[in-house]
Amino acid sequence: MADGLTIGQAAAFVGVTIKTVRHYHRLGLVAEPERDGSGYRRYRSADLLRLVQVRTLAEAGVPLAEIGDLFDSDPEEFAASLDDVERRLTERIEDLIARRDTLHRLAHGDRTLLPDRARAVLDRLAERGFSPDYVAAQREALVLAQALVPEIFDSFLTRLENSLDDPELVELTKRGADAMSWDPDDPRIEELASALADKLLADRALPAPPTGSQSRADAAARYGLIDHHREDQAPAIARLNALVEAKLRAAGIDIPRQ
Amino acid sequence: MADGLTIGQAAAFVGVTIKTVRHYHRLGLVAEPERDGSGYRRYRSADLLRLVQVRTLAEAGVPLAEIGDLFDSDPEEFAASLDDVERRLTERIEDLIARRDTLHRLAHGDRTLLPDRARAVLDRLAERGFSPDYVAAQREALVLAQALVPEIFDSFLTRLENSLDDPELVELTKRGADAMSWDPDDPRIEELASALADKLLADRALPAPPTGSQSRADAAARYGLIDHHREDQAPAIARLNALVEAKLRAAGIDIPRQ
DNA sequence: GTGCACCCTGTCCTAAGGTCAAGGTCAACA
DNA sequence: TGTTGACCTTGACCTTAGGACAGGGTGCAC
Repeated sequence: MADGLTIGQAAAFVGVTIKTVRHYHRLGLVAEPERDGSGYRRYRSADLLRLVQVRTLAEAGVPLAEIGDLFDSDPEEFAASLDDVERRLTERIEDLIARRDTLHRLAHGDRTLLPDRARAVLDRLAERGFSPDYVAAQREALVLAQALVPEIFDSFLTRLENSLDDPELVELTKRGADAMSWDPDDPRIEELASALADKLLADRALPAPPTGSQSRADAAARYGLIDHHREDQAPAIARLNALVEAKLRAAGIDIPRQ
Repeated sequence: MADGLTIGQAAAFVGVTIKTVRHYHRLGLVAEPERDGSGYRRYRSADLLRLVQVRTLAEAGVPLAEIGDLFDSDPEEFAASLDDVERRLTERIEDLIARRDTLHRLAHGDRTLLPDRARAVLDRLAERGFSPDYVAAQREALVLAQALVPEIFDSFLTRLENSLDDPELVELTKRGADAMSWDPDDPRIEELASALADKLLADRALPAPPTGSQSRADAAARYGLIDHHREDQAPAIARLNALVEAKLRAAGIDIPRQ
């Protein structure tokens, strides 16, 4: 019997897998031991000691790529390196904790992560008799708005809230929601567009146009995306929106074209 | 200008990289949008919405492979899946915290993670005048013992402690340490082996032979490794050990052969 | 017509091993 | 003496969530 342990024995003694031992060899963390006549690796106590040391560092979360350098560094460098690793571990831990918290809100609150205020508005829309489909469309618009134009998300919400407090506007909006199923050539669309434009002009409750000259076009593009969301599914709504926009523009309101 | 955003605009609006968007396409998490005349992807609001939803889940730590299923699951399944992900995240967090604690001990205590009691024994060895090399060898033996035979680590330590309290044994051990530099044929080795064996037999302060018939051979192999650690670097020590073992065996002590 | 920014696809790379394949070796058992 | 099963060898491919790079096409402004 050649002396020294086989890789399986060595791995078992040290508490790692065979694959792990070979991995450490390939990375140069543990020198290859001598081979016996059949080419089997034979491990002696010095090899096991090294294996134990590498395993100890690896299990503590030190990246394998750094373990090699660690062995031939003096105690101050050694401690400094470990402090560095500890800092990185802490960052990862905090990142994971933040993710977990987000996940918790996602699982036990709203699947969309909308703030309470937005969810309240959507609930009120449903109570006021808007169709589930319309509420869903508004929810999607809010999700988009939150991600794409967070800076005006609040004013977006305020406009929705105010609309809900104005029975006349609620009526007009409901007819707009009905228009989803209309034919795009329906004459009622023209009529509804006029009524909506008049109402909006009377209230001056218009979306704040994006400010900031430099990113203006950019913000307009984002805003347009939200404004025209779902239009491709309801051509009548597209026509209604286009008509209302044209009328507002004719009245001197600055509405960016998509 | 074809309508819809380019991938760069879409990625910027949603807050991810272009590469990430393409990755989501390849995994089927976000359907490929239509292409324009040049083969460029053109994103519309529905695509952005989907992108926002995927990003929201991904940032919360949901594995990408599970996000696809999540979209077409009802609210209970949705919440259950997220709870599951949360549990896995918690496990990872706890694992990382444990690693960080280990790392902290490693950086600010002993590089070998030996318990205080072991470090105290090593300190006493150094104070008693044992050479740094001998102390290092003992440290290595302790590291090996802790990893390989944790069940008898305490008795191993106790034996070391008791040796330190016996001036006669300290003297003999010191001579043994000196033997590291002797020639393997040095006649003093035979003499020292006799003295050591006599002393050990008189004290009966012998290592507890491993018990448990089934794993006996296994434990003996582990123990032998520690016992013969560093022998290859000092043939004189190997001979000294072999002689002592032979004498003890001759006296009826059951010492497993390596 | 040239430069620059953007887009396309495809391939390789990450950390720490796991899994599978195809074949050689060892000890025990019939 | 042959065979079986456990163990060893190397090599190649797989995992996460994208990043880096190569080689080439497109759009727009000067």
